Amino acid sequence: MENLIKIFHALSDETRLKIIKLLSKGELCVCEIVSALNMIQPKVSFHLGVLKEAGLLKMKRKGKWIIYELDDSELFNRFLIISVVEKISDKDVKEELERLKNFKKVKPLDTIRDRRQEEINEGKI
Amino acid sequence: MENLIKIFHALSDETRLKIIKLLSKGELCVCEIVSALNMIQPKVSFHLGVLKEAGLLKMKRKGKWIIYELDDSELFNRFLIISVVEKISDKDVKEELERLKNFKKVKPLDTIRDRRQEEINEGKI
DNA sequence: AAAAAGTATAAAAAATTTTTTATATATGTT
DNA sequence: AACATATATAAAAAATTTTTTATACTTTTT
Repeated sequence: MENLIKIFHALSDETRLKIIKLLSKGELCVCEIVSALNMIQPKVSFHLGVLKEAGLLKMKRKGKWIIYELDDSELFNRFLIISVVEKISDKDVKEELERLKNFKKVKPLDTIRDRRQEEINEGKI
Repeated sequence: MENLIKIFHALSDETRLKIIKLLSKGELCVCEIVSALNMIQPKVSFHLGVLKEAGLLKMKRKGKWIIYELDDSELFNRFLIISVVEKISDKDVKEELERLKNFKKVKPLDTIRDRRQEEINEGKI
């Protein structure tokens, strides 16, 4: 019951729903989410933490980045994630997607990232 | 999106989940819910209001009582209600069910209620 | 080895939600 | 008509959550 409340609570916030919608298009590092949402980093980290605690996200380290992605391994959470993604239109995150697109262009992680280290670190944390 | 948040928020509270679980066994008037939860009436009314606003409950007047029941006419809400009811065990509302049972025995609405008026008022409010 | 970049976390401040207390309203009872 | 019962609602108080600000920790870059 406590867990159920935690999940619903995690989903009862606009910022967090937007994060889920953004992550439905693929994994993102914190700085990309920060940029997309146009919010300060500790605020985004806070919301990522809430979603993580609810079991809706998982994270991994890649070099100096920490990458978040949706965790739909639990059937119920999976259903909720699918519902959220379906119910939130791209229009609702139009600006976020634009900022994200631009950020990825201006600052593509791939070009900066040391690919060898990446493989080594993959799966850690 | 706002609506979605409202629904999840309504579900992110122990008292409200208990109310849903109780109502899954059948409609109840406010005083019965108050008794089952062992809470003061304005508090219960507040939570009923939150659930109502989210579209998870409907109400009708019967004489001097106001009866609440689950509203599963919306498919998504229906799924959520079913999930909640399934995920919350009877154990989680053991005491509530006992108090409710006793209240219904001590104070059965049926014996007090004017059945003719009841029919007339049905559906109003 | 310093400096920089990315992220988490703690503490304080701000905002929101919940709870309580008091009161109003509607219906039924005497 | 006065009183009692059932419920809603407004206002104040209390509690919780979110946001901000400051700082610490990792990893990478120079």
